Amino acid sequence: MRGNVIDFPKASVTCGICPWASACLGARAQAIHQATLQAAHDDSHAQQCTAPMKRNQYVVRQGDALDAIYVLRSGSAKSYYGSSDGLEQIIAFHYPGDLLGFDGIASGSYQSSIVALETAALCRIPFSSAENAVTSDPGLWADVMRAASGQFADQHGHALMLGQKTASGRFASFLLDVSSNLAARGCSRTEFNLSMARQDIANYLSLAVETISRLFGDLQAQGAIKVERRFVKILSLEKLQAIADDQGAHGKRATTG
Amino acid sequence: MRGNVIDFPKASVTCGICPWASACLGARAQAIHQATLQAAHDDSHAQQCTAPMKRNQYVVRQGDALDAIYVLRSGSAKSYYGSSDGLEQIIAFHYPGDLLGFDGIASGSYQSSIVALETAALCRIPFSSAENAVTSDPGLWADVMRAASGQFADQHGHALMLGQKTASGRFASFLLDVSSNLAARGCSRTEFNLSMARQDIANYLSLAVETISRLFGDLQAQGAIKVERRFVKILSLEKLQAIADDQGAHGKRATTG
DNA sequence: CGCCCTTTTGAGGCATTTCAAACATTGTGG
DNA sequence: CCACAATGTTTGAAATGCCTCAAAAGGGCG
Repeated sequence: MRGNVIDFPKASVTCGICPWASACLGARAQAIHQATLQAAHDDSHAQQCTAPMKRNQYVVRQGDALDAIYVLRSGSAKSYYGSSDGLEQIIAFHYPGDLLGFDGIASGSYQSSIVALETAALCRIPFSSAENAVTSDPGLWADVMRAASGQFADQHGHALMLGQKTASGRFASFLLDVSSNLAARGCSRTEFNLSMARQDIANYLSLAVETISRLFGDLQAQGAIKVERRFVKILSLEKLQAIADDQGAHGKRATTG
Repeated sequence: MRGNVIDFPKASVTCGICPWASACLGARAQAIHQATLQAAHDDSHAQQCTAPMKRNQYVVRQGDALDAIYVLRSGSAKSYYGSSDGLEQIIAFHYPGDLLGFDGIASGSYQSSIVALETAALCRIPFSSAENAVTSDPGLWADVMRAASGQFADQHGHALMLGQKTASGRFASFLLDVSSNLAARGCSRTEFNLSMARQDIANYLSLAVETISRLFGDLQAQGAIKVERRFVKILSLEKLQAIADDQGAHGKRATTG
C-alpha cells in the first residue's frame, strides 16, 4: 500500500459512459463530470481519453496555444506558473474530477503549466475557440465558470496562507487541504499517500525543503500525525486544525485598513 | 498636485456615451469599456452610474449575494479576501477601466470585498443570474472572460511575488506594477500619487508596515525613487527593475521538480 | 487647537533560510 | 541482478532578513 497512485475507487476506463461518477463527489467535481458526459453524448466536442500520462509528463505548457481543456480522471497533477525571470511557483495540486487548463480560455493560450505527479488518466475536451465551445455547449460553459470560481477561491486562500501564516500554520493547512480534497473523493480523510515530493510542497508553501522535512518531524513529535516517507496518517484533526489556525507567534497584523 | 484622486484625463460623467474611452487604454480596460457601452445601448441591462463613492466605502462585501458587477470609472479601489479565522489579505488594487465583483458570478455571491481607496465613480451593471447576463449580452460575457483571465494572471504573479521574492524585490515589483498600470491609462509612468496607505501596501506584499517605510527610505537612498508622503517619483526604472529581479540574496530555489 | 491616525526610526529577537553533509530511494546500464 | 548515478530526504549548526516592540514625529480633520 505504498504505491504512488492514489487509491481511488476502482472503475473501468470506458469513455462513453464515464465511470468516475462515484469518484467525483466534490461539489465542483460532480458538476464537471456531468458536463463531461454531456459533451460525450453531443457530437459538438469530440471528447477523448488521452493515453495514460506518466509521472513528470506535461499535460499543458504555459504559453502554448489552447486547443483543449482536460478533466483529470485518476492520478494527480500540479500546475505552476513561471515568470519571465525564471522563477516558478506551484499554484495548485489537482485531483480526479478537476477541470484543468481552462485558465487560458480567454487569452487563447495556457497561463500555467500542468504536470502529472503520478500516472494519470485524462479526458480531453478539444475546442478551437471560447465562443465556439460556449455556444455549442452551454453546460460546458457552466462548468468552466464553476471551476474558475472555485479556482479564484483557492487562489485567495493560497495567497492568504502565504501571506499571513507561519511555516507550521501553512504546513498544517496544507495537510488539511489534502485531507479534505481526498475525503471529497471518497478516500480516507486521515490516511493517504502524498503524490508530490517535499520539494513541491516546499515550493507550494514557499518554504525551504529542509523546513518541510523538519515540520513533518515536528508534527509527528507533537502527536498530530504519523509519517513514513510519503504516507501520512493524521492522528488528530483537531490538533492539526489548531496549528493551522495558530495566529499566536508570527501572526502579522492582517487588517486592511 | 498632492490630491488623493489620481489625475486621469478629464471627462464628463455622462453615462449614455461613456466618456472614459480615452482613459481606458489598457488592453483589458478598452474591451471592457466597449461592452459597457454595449450594455448601455441594449436595454437588457439597466446600466447606471452609482453615486460617487467616498474613501473606505464598500463597493461589494464578501459573501453578499451577487446582483451586479461594476466598472471602475475613476478613482481606485482595493479588494481583499477574509478567511473564517479573521485573517485578511489584499488581493489586488484596481484602477479605472477595471471590471469589479465578477469573481462571484458562478457561485452567486461575492468572493471578496471591494473598498474605494479614494472618491470613485462606478458603472453598475446589474443582473440577476449569470445565464441571464450571458445569453442576453454575449459581449459582456467576453469581457467577463477577459477580466477573469487577466485576474488569473495577476493572481499567479502575486503568488509568485509573495513566495519567491525578498522584501525589496516585492516592493520594487509593486512600484513597477503601479507604474505600468497608470501608464496604461494615460498617466505618467514615473510620477504619481499612491492612493493606498502604507498599511495596505504592507498587507498586499505581506510585509510589516515598518518594513514598507524602511524600503521607501532605502530605495530613495539608492537613488531609484524620490518619495514624499504618497507622492512617488521614479528616478530610474532600470534600477527598480534590477531590484525587482534581484534573485541574489534570499532567492529561494524556485524549481518545481 | 488638539486629538487621532499614519508614518517614521531605532534596537533587539526569532523564525526561517542557508550551507554542509550523510543517508535513503529510485532509476539505469552493464 | 548488482553497481552506480541521480534524485529525494533528513539532520545539524550558523547566519540573516524581517518582525516585534517601543516611542516619537508628522498631517489630517473636527
